[in-house]
Amino acid sequence: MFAYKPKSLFPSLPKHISNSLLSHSSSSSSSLVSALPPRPSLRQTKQAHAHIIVSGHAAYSPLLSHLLCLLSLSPTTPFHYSLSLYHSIKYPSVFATNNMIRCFAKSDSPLLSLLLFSSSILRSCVKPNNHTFTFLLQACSRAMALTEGAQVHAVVVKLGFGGYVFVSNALIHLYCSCSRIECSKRVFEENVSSRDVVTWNSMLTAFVRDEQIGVAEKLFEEMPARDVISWSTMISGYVQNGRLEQGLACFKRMREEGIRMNEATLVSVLSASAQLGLLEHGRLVHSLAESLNFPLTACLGTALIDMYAKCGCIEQSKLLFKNMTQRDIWTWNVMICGLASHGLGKEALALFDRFVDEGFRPANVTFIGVLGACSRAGLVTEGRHHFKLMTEKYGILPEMEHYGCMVDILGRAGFVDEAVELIEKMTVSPDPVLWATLLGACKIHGSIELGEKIGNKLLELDPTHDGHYVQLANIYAKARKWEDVVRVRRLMAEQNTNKAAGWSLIEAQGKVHKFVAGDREHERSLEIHKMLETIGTRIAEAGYSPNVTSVLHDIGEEEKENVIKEHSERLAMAFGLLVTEAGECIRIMKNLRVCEDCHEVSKIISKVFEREIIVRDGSRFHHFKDGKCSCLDYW
DNA sequence: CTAGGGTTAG
Repeated sequence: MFAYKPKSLFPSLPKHISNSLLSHSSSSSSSLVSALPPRPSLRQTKQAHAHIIVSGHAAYSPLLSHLLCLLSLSPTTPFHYSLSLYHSIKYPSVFATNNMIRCFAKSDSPLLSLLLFSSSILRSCVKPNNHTFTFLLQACSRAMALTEGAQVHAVVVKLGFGGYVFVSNALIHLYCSCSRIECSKRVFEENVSSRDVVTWNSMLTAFVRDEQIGVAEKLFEEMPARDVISWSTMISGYVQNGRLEQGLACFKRMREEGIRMNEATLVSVLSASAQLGLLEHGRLVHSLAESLNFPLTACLGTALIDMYAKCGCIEQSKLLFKNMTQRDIWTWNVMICGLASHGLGKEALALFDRFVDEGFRPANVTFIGVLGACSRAGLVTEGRHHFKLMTEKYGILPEMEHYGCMVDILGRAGFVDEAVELIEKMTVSPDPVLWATLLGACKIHGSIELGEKIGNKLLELDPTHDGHYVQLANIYAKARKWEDVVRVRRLMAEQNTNKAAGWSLIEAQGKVHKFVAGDREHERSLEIHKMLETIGTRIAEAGYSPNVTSVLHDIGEEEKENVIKEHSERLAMAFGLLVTEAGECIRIMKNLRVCEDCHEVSKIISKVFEREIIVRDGSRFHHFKDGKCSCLDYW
């Protein structure tokens, strides 16, 4: 269920991004945020408890039961306190017991509620009611305890509580939490007559979690009524399943239908904007949140930080982080990963230290950020140190991604043997991506023999991945073994590999423009190609000569130059220069990594056109400014 | 006298 899937830093973009995504009808501010019901704090409840004791009412159980009810509302209440209160009730009613069960259900040990149920209700004359089962099933869901949950289900049926809509909804939710979608569906179908919007939403969630988006869509359309949670579920369902533009389209439709959004909606939409790199869209959602007076919670703030970081505005992320009043572990992790993706290694490490100083315990994701920061900034000593810290001090078992970072850190810095050693010590079998990383290092450092070995191994493991062939051929080219270069190329041609199509994307004038290499489809294609000519002339004047080693085709040198001249990011850059004001920053998102030549050209363009150019490629950000790149050519 | 469903990071 939790199989490792190699994941690039940024997901691939769906084929067709609707250009209408960015156009939004401005809604009136009448759809305000729904206010949360006031809830007493633990401190206030304790004060009330003290009053009850002091005023001599401590033996009056209804009062204590109500107090317990208040405690059960807050998920942060330690259950020891609630339990002592519960024990002070001489003859607990089902009401009191239900509330104690709920306290357990919300605690870190939800299954204790089952113990209470069997010891207190089953063994006494107190009869359970529908509330009892709702809380018990909630506890089983939270614990993902299928066996226990099924047993409770049996009791529900036996005692005839299956017809209560709260109970059957809890059952649907339970089976969904335990990944038994078929069981959820069965309960759903058995309760045709007693369904409410929660029933439908729970079923919707089940399909979404099971990645049955088509079925979820159908259910969503069939629902007799949809509330904000139905919409949020659908939107987050799209986003979690990588259907980002559909998620945004659904959000748009939701707004058109006048449904008032809530924080969960915004967070999912921000995630989609972030993954797509749609800064303007993200900004729009941000201003929407502000105009609707959403409080800047840790969750919303984190989503915003992530959006700005992934859209290239790391300064904006830092500012938000600084100004936030509530931060949780997600906030820190997102900020650390954001700094890492921008190559700000030292800052990421400093933030990590602050994070630890403030008493947080780093999680494995934290270390992916930290090690990623080291790898992108070439911090070898720090990388080794933090890897050790992670495993030895925090006892975190390294995942494939951690190894990936380490192999990259060591390999690129020339410690190829140490990287091999690390791989050999791994407890899980290394992923092809890991070998590919090492292969890259071999190419840089001219380790021909090892590279040859790894390359051939990779061709076996992953014969349809064209990148491996390219890398191996590059290694042979570096060793001037031309026959081998030809052989590998021929092999690649025979294997019918999946060549990942490169694309670049730029947002301009309220639209998303996507380019592929050699693109002539754009409505302003003529002007763009004219601009490419201008760029060519001006960078040549600045002393540029093309580097075509990264082009692997059997074509002549002159043709190669033409190919790289029309790499998708060049087209996007030309278009950007065409449509933006002088001095304005140009932001480009692309799926693959930048080639060396395009990287060089971007640097020169930034200088001769006096533009800051920010490129997000498959693994990191490049900030080109005044002839230099923030990656310091280490990428 | 009590209740349920949706949210973010690699």
